Amino acid sequence: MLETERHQMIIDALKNKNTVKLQELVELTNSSESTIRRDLTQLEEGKFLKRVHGGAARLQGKLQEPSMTEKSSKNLQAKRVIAQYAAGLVEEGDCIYLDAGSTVLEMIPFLPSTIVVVTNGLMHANELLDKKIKTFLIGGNIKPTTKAMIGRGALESLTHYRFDKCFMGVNGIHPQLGFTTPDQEEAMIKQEAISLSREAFVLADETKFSEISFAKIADLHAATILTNELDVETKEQYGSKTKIKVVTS
Amino acid sequence: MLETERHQMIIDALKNKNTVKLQELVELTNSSESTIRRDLTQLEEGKFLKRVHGGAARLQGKLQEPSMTEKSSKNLQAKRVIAQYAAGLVEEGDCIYLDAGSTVLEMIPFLPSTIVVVTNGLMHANELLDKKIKTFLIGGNIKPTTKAMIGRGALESLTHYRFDKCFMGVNGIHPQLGFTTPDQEEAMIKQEAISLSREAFVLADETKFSEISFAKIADLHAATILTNELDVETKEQYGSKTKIKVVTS
DNA sequence: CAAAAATCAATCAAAAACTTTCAATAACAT
DNA sequence: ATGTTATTGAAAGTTTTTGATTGATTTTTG
Repeated sequence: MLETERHQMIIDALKNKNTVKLQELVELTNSSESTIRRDLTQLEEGKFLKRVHGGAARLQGKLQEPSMTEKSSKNLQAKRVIAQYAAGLVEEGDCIYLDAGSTVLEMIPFLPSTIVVVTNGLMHANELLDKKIKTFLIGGNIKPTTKAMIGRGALESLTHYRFDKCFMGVNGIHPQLGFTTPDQEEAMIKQEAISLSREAFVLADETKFSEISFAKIADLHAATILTNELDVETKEQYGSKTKIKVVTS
Repeated sequence: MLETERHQMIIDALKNKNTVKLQELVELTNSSESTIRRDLTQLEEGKFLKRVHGGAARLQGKLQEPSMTEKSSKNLQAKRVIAQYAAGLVEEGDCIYLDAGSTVLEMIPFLPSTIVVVTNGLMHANELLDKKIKTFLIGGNIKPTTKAMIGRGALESLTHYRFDKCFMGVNGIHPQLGFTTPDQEEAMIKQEAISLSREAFVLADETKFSEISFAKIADLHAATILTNELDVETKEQYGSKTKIKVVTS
């Protein structure tokens, strides 16, 4: 989504200030008003800022970390659709686990606020607090790239909880090899979360199907897969035992 | 909601004062009375301030505990001085505990990067990661006002670690009653952190002396106090056993 | 308590900012 | 090269914001 050098300049201009005037951006980037307006419209769609009369304002929940933003720009629309559906599965009073990951992050705006959430994502915790949701963060070592809690401490913290439902992303879904992810430690956490939940949901856009990553999380029957599109031949590879819900917008 | 530069200026004007006159804002922002009135109406709807006859007043929703942002605006200079000195006490290779709190937060820019840090502050963890410092966050319930981890989980997470040094803020320092803070749960965490550390340091500007808050953390001899200024008669109330280091900038 | 002063809400025309549209230029693939 | 697409800047008309004016309301003063 941060396609041009201008986009980056605009984001940077908001790093230190809460608001920036359109005219300032025109001078800063040496482009016309029209161009800046178009940029602002795009950046607003990508949730990088909010347009206001006279310029742009920084979003309150600042999810503008470089590692995460790259991910969240891809298939963003699909992720939103899946995330919104997943959030709809959560009922008031539920106690749920949210795994760190960009798709799950998109669920948060749509969650009801009378729930209890346990998460291992630092950014997720921040977003949840902004929504005034009662939030627990499991302890442990912080993985810098994704700001997820991992390690022995995280695993042990988890065991103190039980969940009605858990939601997570994965990197690979394969008929025989099940759910996989690149990080061994994250895999262990996801595995534990599933086993502590009455119901488990995997949020996955169509690019994850038939992929295989390094560390196995669980077999396919352990969770219900929520996806946006799935062509027929891919779907046939998965037996009828596998629970797949195709979400249409 | 903070959409324009003016809105920001109005909020800032209330940062240091309790009330601000409409006429002051007119001069400060070079806009008309009408405009300021409209701004105040909007900002009141957004719960940023309260309109009063003649201007606007800061709203004091929270009884005892000022929010992190409010806190960090007061005595900022003194805090920086203390924080920078405290950070200088940390040696490369150390394993330290940083308690949630605005003064401790100011230490982070000055810390060496070859250390290991355990903290219960969500914001602190984020800052530490930006400095590429190896960071552990203890688990538990998140207190929305300060974004600090508290509760049973936090206390238990802590016990898995041992520290060379720990650093924390307090709300009250009293010759007989020791260190105190308004939140019982936070007090327990601070207490535990001290007992797990070879050396403990309390960062406190002069306003904390002879104050008493609700929950006791520890006796004065449990930690070394780092402060900026201390008049002689106050100092005499504390016995020679109490370790106080007065930091000069 | 009543008059005076100050502050406020409502209204309206001017100014500023916005959206839409379109032609010109730049980047791209054929 | 040639046609196609995407990006840009300018000009049109529309909407929002602004500041001055009005009279109503509140606070202060005598």
